[in-house]
Amino acid sequence: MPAEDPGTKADGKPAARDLDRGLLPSLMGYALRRTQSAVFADFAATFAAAGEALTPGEFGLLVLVDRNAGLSQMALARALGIDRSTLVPILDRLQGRGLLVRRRSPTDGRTHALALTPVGAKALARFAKLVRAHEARIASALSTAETRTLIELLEKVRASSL
Amino acid sequence: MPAEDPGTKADGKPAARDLDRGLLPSLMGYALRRTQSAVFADFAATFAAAGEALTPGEFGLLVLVDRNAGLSQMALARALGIDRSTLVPILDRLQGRGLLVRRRSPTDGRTHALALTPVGAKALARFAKLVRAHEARIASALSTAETRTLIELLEKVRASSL
DNA sequence: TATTGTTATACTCTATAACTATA
DNA sequence: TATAGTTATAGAGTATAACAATA
Repeated sequence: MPAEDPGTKADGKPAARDLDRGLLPSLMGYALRRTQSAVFADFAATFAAAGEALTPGEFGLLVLVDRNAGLSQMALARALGIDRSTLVPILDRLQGRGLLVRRRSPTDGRTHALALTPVGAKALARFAKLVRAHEARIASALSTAETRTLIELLEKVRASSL
Repeated sequence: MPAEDPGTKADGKPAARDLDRGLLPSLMGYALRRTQSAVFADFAATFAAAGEALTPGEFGLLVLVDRNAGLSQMALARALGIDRSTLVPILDRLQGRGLLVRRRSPTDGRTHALALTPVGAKALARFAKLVRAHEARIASALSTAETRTLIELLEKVRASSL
């Protein structure tokens, strides 16, 4: 994902003055989108620099499967807030990379019991280290208290928007 | 986009206990993504309820064009942080809806001067009202001071992630 | 040569609808 | 009947590469 324009460029030209953003800077939704985009970019850069490839969504999925081994695709889709059909190609890819497996549930023939492979578990440990480094970087401009406050306020907004 | 699972459901069943999310709740990136998703859903619902169709990105684009009439597609793409080729189909759609026009720049034959149509300007006024209602709703769980703090912290994070 | 806008192409995320196997 | 997973399909957002027009 793209970084935002850094404003005035350092070349010789008239340097295309910053655009007028009107009311946008006062909108929480706008701040949320722009910050999310920058954070996503840092996440991608962190993983690319380490020679790994993973999206934030894939990381969240792997953590969920790791901590809830045996869960069904429906349960996972619900936890992720996506449709069950959306989940299929995502699992295909992760399974294709050897990170997780779909096993037949012994108790309900309709469902798959999801689990990380040993390779997936090892990879997740590496990924978690990278995520911690990424988190430290994006929070580097905030104090510990500010970081905690930010997460709390975000959660408050999310919880009230159900 | 989809609302997250509301946790324990209100039906009669065993009610599939909440999943273990491991370290995810302590991650700023995770909170950001989930909150953004909920806020996006509220934005969409607000517009749908009013019989309008617009995404947050389209709203931001229209505001930028409104406040910077005559700007080029390159300048707009840079301001939005997207590739110029990505912008083309987005402008096609908005132009197809009669909200904006591409005019030939008189000074530089390579560029298009973008501007809202009268219809687009009127629509933007309606949209802005809806956005204000949406913003009030998503901030309803926060005090005025908290809302200001949230936006400030988000901006701090974004500005440091350039 | 360099820049702007466009097209062609390719992924990914997202959804709805319909199919299948199972319950 | 109802549920789980899959497939088919479609739309939006994102990108890179190549091309035409213009500078």
